Amino acid sequence: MEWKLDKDRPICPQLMELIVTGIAGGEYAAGEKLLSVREVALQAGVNPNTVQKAFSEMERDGMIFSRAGSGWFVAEDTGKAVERVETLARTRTEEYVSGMRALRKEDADILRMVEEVCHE
Amino acid sequence: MEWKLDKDRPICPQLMELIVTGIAGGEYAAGEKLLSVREVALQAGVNPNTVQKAFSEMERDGMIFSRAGSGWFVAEDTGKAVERVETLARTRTEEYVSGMRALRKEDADILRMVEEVCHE
DNA sequence: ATTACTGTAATAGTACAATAATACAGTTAG
DNA sequence: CTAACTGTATTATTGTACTATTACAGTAAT
Repeated sequence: MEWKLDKDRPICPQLMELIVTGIAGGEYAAGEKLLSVREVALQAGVNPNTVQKAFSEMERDGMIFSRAGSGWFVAEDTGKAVERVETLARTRTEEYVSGMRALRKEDADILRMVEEVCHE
Repeated sequence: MEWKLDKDRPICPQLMELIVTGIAGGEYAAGEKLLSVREVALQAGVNPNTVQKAFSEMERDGMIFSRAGSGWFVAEDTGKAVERVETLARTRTEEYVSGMRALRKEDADILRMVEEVCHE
């Protein structure tokens, strides 16, 4: 895992996104053990509390679970993670389009710009 | 002006974007007087200090200017505003695409999703 | 059992954006 | 001139995200 974080945005949701994408993408298998809170904090260069918070929120959503003293593990059902990634993609696209429209961009211009950026 | 603000994001840049888009879109003509700091704060439901900060930052970029005691006015050259809107659109598109790629989306999927959201 | 890991919790401190409340000075219309 | 508007500046307070540090208890390997 790369832990490529943007320092200018909240770290907690970024961590969550990296992990959920890893699960949905199959890099983390169901039931697999994750890195420890302290290890992630070390590798990502952030505070353990922030990692703990990210893990706890993902646990609340049923995507991972913890065994106290033992570690964090990927949930048996990875469906939640796949679903979450899809929702994220959809939400982000909607926000992007509405943001571009606020800039007075026509749909055709939006599509053209996305295409252009993709092909670079 | 609508002052449609998202309370979950920093207000200052949102105000700047609304104004710069208004200038670039021609709703505010070159040299035209803008609403006062206090009036914008009232209409938008935010603190005057935040409006003052937004105006000052736009002044630093040469898009508007102030005459102390008189008010704020659109700069004679609106090119800066047009340019800024283009940069915003471009940057936002790049961030969107790279964000979607982080979710393991192929270019074709990205384009398909944008198209779908546009046609709704 | 000891050791070294794990999760978990609590507290304090930092940084930032925004708010709140004033105050002061320049401009302009009456 | 005066009154009512302007921009501008200052100080204090709130809320939030993150950091820093420490502590405690569960787990597992030796």
